[in-house]
Amino acid sequence: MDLDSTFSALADPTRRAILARLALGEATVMELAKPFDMTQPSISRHLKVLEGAGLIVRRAEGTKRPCRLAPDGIAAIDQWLTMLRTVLSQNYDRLDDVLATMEAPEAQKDKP
Amino acid sequence: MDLDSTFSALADPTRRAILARLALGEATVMELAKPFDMTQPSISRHLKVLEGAGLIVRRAEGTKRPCRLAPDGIAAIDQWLTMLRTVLSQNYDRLDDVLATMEAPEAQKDKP
DNA sequence: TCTCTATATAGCAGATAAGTTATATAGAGA
DNA sequence: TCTCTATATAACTTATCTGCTATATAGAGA
Repeated sequence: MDLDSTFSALADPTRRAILARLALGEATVMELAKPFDMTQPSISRHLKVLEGAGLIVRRAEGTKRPCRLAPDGIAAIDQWLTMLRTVLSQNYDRLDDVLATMEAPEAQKDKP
Repeated sequence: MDLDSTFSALADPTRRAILARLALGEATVMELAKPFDMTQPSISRHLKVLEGAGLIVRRAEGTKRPCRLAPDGIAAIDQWLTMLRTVLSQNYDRLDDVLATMEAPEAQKDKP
């Protein structure tokens, strides 16, 4: 539910790749570490970050710690984005007003 | 298009608040700075980050620099999330298999 | 031109992040 | 029990972030 840590966790390409990998199914730490050309402790910490952000969950299976995605984390971001998207689309309704206000001719990129 | 900077930009509560504020319509730097109990230079830098992430655009109007949201930035995140969500939902289809694999009794939270 | 307002930039301090190596823990199996 | 494998933790380095203050720039208006 903490958007700070959630977005922050997603800001790292390695962590996004880990999530993408986990989207294909459960994986252990070693399995996750393999494709990343990075030491195991580094991956372990990335996983800790992802877990802290509520994006993955871990279980214990003997000496292994398989990880999988936690759908709730995705839902949290989704919710915030939906909020922003909603207000944005409401804005589109008054886009004409906005454009009317934009009379300054310079520094305009997308004026048709 | 750079997910690193986009997610990173969203990881800060002040910046998310700025975006929420901008969702209501254009605002100048001073207008944005006002509610945040933060100095103007700090806000300026936050805006620079948001602009760099492609989340806002700015124009010049005299001495003012009104900002507004850049829908494309939102779209980029949306796209990535949709990808993840899609694979996730595909995963749900084989949820039974996954649950069958999860035989270790400890550290299970969500087993019904 | 002088001055005021709006914004940007520079430079600094403290906090946080990401990677590394070395080491600890803990379960499996001989 | 001894050892191997899987993972976690600690300590350290380097880089980046965030806030601040002080200062520069640039347009508006008298």
